[in-house]
Amino acid sequence: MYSIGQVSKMFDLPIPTLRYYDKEGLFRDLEREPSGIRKFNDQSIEALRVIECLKKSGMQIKEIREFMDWCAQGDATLEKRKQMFYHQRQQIQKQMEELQKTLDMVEYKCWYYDTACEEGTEKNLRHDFDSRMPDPIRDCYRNAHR
Amino acid sequence: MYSIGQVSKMFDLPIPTLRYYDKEGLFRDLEREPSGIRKFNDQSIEALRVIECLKKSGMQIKEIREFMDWCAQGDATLEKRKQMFYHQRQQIQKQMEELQKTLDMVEYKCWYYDTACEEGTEKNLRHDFDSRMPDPIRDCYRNAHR
DNA sequence: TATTGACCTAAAGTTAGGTTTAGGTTGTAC
DNA sequence: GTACAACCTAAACCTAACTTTAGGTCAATA
Repeated sequence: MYSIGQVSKMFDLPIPTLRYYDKEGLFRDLEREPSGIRKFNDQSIEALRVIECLKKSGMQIKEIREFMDWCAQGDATLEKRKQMFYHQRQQIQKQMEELQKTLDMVEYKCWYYDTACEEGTEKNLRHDFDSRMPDPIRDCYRNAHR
Repeated sequence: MYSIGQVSKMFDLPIPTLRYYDKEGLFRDLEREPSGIRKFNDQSIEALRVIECLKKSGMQIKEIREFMDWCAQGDATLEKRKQMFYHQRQQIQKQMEELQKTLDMVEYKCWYYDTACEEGTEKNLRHDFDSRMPDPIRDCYRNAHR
């Protein structure tokens, strides 16, 4: 059993954020002491791990609540939950591809400014193409523009 | 020269968004017709490409404006701009590592629900460890928890 | 000449995900 | 018995990045 302060330190999340998650219905099983103080158990901790994971994968709070509702409904929703994680996996893979394209573009800009700094001016450089551009950078640049 | 409507279609961005970017000072060189209508040239188009790239890499509008200011100041700011792209490259690499950890966690959950769906119940599974868990998945799970 | 479509502005509204504030309770330490 | 830390609530506030609204200009077309 953990207090909200302990959980806050464990996950490096502000206490009001944990209370906000609770208010949004993200902890289905959270118990309280008679005085009203929250008691986080191992299930709540696992829930929080999943919450952080789903948030990082781009899900909204209300979607995460829906998932938590499914969990509370037991084995009948197993297939739904599986499909959700398959879908999230695909979403993350898409994000990684997008991020790779962005990185390609940034690599190109690093090359551009490397060259410009060496020359002391960008007057002799173009933003779209330069014959001195190394092949991999050129490919990246094309790639980043779809 | 392109009208705001043409640029909107080229980049698949709503017209009000382009006007908003303009108001925020992201197009330093944007010309206008005497009647006040915006004329986007090739420089504005390249600026928009950079804006999209920097946004995707996690930069805020006001930071992008600052970069655009540097561009307008000419060769004196080349080194600054180079450093900025180096920094953005590092940021993106960090994001990709984070995303990989998230993907690892999601892979683990996919395995978890695959197994649970096969058995028809999650009663015999734990959220933290299962002896049937394949090694790579177990490594991923550990990894995703730092 | 009237209508249409593409543009313009300023200002108000929206959304998600928190964060802050103000005021109150509880349980232990001196 | 009082001071303190750690908890509680409801409600107001905040921020970024748009989006919507309301009202207006302008040039070409029917």
